[in-house]
Amino acid sequence: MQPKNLKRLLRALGRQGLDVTYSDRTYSVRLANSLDAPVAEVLLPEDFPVEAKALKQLANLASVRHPSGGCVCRACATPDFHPGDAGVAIGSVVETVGQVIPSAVGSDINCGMRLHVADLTIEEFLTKRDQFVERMKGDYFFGTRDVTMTAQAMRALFQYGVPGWLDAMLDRPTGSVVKSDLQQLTEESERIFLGGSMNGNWKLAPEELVSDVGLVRDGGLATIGGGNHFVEVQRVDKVENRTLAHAWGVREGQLAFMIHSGSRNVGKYIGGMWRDKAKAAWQKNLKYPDSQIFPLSTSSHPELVASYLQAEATAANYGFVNRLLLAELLRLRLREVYKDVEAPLVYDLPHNITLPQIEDVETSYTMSLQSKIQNRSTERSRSPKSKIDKWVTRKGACPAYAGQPVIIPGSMGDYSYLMVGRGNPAFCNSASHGAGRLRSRFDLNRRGASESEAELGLTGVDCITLREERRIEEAPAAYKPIQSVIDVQVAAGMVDVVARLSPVLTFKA
DNA sequence: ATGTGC
Repeated sequence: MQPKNLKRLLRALGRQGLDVTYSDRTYSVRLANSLDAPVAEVLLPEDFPVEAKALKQLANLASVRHPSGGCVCRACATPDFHPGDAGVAIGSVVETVGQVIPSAVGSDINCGMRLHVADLTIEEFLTKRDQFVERMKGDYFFGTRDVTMTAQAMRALFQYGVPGWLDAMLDRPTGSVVKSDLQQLTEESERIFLGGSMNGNWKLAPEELVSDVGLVRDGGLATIGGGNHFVEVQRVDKVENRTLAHAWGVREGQLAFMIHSGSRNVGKYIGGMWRDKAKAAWQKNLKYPDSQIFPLSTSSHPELVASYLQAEATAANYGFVNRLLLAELLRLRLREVYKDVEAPLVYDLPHNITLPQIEDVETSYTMSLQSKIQNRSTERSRSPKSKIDKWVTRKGACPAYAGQPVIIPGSMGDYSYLMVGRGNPAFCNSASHGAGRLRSRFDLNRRGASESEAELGLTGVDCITLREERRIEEAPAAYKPIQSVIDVQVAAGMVDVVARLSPVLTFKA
């Protein structure tokens, strides 16, 4: 099925020097009259046409070229692709050489997913559901959470992410974390992508990167955030790959907790600041690109690129700890209400982040990817000649390297999936970060209120929120059915299913 | 994405 406006769109892209062909659910974008490989591939689920605006945004992104050198070597879009409001579509992945593009990550730096399982049946859970929900509402909505910490811990959090923050906490535990098993948290950091740390060769202090937003006035730590962010209680509904599920500690019938959140105001601050800085760094005598997407060049402005990557890392580190604390609060309340229930981490991974490009994809899901990147960073700092200057930037797309766990949520009325990456380089070793929006929030707000619960897909959905409009905006009818998005990615060799999870109740801020 | 805004 092709979109109605495809011809018009192709003409518009043709005027920009781009050819688009459509075959087997994939749109291939090429430079006109060129025999080069496509600059962008877009994979779409069956029966869902591409949005012209999103395709235009991807073509723009794939064409970003810093005049001082720098290019895009590959771009693609995952099947939850939809237009973004900063000129970059959600579901875009871009591989660059000689340049990094701050707005290709955007403001929601290290937005990502986290999954825990717990040895508790749904029946046991439901017996004390109300008591549990009241405690979580306190923590997530009414500010009863206690995440106070020393200035030293806060600094370590920004600079070194989970491991550095844990060291500071082991030194002097504060707040809710006092009741946590810090040793368990340390061991679990191996199940976080990159070990929960984007530490590089720090040249700037956190104060210079996050200003007083994070260091002094931050009140966002351990909060869910708005939009599509959530914390959901689920049930492991069906295991498809017994070997991997067993290795990852996942069994049918277990209760599960899925978290979707990011770096809150810290990412917003840093993302916005660097979108502006990249624009300000554009050569004064040159016209702005029509796309308004501004890259930073590693050859002409290496110090600016380094500062940006450090700033992004600072927000990313905050995002890792934010998800950890959201989970830790849940784990604490679970122990209080249900006694001695363990809820181990399955995996935590970002879907909005810039990473050095990894050539081979033999990465297991544990620390090997982290050590590869760190080894590269060490090489880089030791020998300027072997400088890595190839980057992959994902905005609303998961890394899906071979053997690595991937978490793909559906709407609050649909299944979510624990997957394993297969490392498909044609799709930049990536996978979708969700089902993808089908109807805008505006549309849902305007018309949704007049639609029935059944029409909105809300029948049987247990959504815990203080805002009725959020329940409508995020209703299952706002999203594509997850199955089609999963199927097309399995068929394309990007991921395989490990387990299917069904929703029990969803917290939405 | 953002204690939002058509």
